Amino acid sequence: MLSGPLGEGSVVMRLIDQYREAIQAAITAIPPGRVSSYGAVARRAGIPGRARLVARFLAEGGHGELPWHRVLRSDRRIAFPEGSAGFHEQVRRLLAEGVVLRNGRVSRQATDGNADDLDQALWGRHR
DNA sequence: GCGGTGACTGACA
DNA sequence: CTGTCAGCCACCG
Repeated sequence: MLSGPLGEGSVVMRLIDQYREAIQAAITAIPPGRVSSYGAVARRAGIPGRARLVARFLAEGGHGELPWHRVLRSDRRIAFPEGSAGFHEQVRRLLAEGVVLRNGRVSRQATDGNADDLDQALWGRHR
């Protein structure tokens, strides 16, 4: 019965609702003291190319224990505007984990090179 | 349906 | 190194 447009229960969700759990799991998978990017998180969540969706998810807030501070832009810079409250908060959390920051940018030594060879290839893991 | 917006990205100067 | 730009995707009024 796939011909029904919305189905009887009309389970119409926005993508962000549909992938919320996957995104959350992908972020949770980032080890303490390491970082990843919006694009990498999206890819792990099974939605490659949806980096902005990950950003939108985090922007919702209210995720509590989610290690959102380990998510950076592709150039390893903090996504918040420098000087903003969010920027400072993220810096504080990263420093608390021993992540080395230089001018708002995370040093490569903290780059998430996780267990996946694919991730290593894309991130170019090396101290 | 259209245009604006954003915790993005890659390429280029 | 920095700044600009076009492409990008989903949400919103």
